[in-house]
Amino acid sequence: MRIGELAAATGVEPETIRYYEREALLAPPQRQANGYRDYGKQQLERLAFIRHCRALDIPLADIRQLINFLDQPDGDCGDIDRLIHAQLVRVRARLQSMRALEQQLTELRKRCDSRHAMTECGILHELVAAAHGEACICHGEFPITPIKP
Amino acid sequence: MRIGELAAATGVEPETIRYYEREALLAPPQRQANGYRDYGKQQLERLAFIRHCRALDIPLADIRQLINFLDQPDGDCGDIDRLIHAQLVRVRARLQSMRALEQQLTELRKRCDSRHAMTECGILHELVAAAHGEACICHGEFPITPIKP
DNA sequence: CTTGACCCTATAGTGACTATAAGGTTTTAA
DNA sequence: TTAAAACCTTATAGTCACTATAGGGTCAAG
Repeated sequence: MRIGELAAATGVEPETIRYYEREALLAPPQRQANGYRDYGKQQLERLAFIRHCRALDIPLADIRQLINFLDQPDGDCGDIDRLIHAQLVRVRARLQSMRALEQQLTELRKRCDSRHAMTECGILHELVAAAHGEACICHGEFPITPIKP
Repeated sequence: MRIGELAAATGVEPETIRYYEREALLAPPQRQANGYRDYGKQQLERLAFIRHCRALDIPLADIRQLINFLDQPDGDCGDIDRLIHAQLVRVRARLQSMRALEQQLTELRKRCDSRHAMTECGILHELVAAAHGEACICHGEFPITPIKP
């Protein structure tokens, strides 16, 4: 299987496949006589595994870990659980802040329900008010807060 | 006001302030005799405005736009509304996929409620099953799907 | 007079790709 | 048969919004 076929089979761009190889998530494949990469079914499954993990937003470094776990089948399963749990914690934190964000933007948008001149735009007004240190619909009494990672 | 004071006043790191200047979100400030940046109240408010927008996860390019709008007060307010709306659409899309993600990870974690050997770990099992193209708790019948941006 | 806290610029690193340049090979169509 | 297109190769740079580092200059306190 050439890289393009693998790409078509998995929905992963050839560039990305080569990137995974550079990042040591995929082993360097065999080469055809002309130097083209030659993949087998095993490689396809590994790539599918990676993509499945990525669909769960698991970072590449963690996927590398999971692959290591796969290769040593007598290890402790607790490591895997911890890894997935950590991911869940990350996702929940992000979810929290996204929910707040949606609220804030929805509120903000209500401030400008029809066309005004810029100077009378409720949205811009709110944004500027916040910049003056006033309480705002978005962030209450303390408008300027450090952004969480 | 020196850059450190501005940083303390806004909770933005000096590095980040200099970065905003390079990115033309903040005008180059006056300089003291020794070459140190010298900020006034206006600059502080502009920085607060930027941070407030960033707290709403608005990209720097869009903030540049908003600043342009601020500087021409006779423009059309509809542009602002469109910009905020676009941001809301982005946030909602991301929120959707984060919700799904939480579900999937929660389900996945249920597969391994106690300590097993690696080979019997339900989590790893599910992940590998998906890689084989089987239906999975995470993604149903079509486990490998392109990731949305 | 030296230590430490600031400030300056320029450059590189982060994560997970994505795009480009500059070339080689293979397949397809005229 | 030949020429174009569609593929492959490597290496390098760009994306976003910072963050960190290197290598220096300035300034007040002890």
